[in-house]
Amino acid sequence: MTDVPERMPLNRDFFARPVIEVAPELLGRTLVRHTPDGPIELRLTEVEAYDGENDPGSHAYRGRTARNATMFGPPGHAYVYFIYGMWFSLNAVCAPEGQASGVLLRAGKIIRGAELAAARRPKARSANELAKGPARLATALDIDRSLDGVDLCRGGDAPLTLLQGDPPDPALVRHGPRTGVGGDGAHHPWRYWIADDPTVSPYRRHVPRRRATSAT
DNA sequence: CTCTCGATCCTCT
DNA sequence: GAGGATCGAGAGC
Repeated sequence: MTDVPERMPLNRDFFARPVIEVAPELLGRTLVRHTPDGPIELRLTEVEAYDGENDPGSHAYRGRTARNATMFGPPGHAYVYFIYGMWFSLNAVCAPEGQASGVLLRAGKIIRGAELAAARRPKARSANELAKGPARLATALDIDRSLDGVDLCRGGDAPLTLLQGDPPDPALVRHGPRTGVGGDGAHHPWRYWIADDPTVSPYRRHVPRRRATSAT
């Protein structure tokens, strides 16, 4: 039977709400990735909210561009971007169409297809590190820009789907400042994670890059 | 066209 | 805890 509630995809209405409401409720959900070699599944343990054009930390802060166009589209779709010249990160688009907000899926526990994930992450020292961090998660699940815009609500054999999964006890949900976000966006406590979970990535403060001419 | 710097990871200390 | 890797988006001229 595939009608078990936890195996049902999340509805589009779930995503069509303010991102700050959606983000903590994504914890414990199951992300399913269908690769040519087989399925990989992950239980989300850490996410971050990015509140569109009002949020200095968001890619949408300076308006719509070719790169971030998916964020302005309908909710419940994947926004995948390339960063630091090496890695990809996966977001779930939220809020009604036209509002460019999203939730960065930062980390999770691989619950199926661990061999496939480990093959893609040969440098991971333990199972907990397979998807401990946004770029690690994307690497482990074979996610790249070809998946930008895919529907996360379709289910079935779709390349990427978010199922209802197994949300944690609300008392175990923690929140704090976002990782690697500086400037005016730094103080928002929009990073959410499951308390004491070994697959949650370590917090790192934003480090401004040194300027060529500044000396002290 | 040129320049800056980023929603990070890995290695070594 | 610090620094290098690596390339594309976006802004400025």
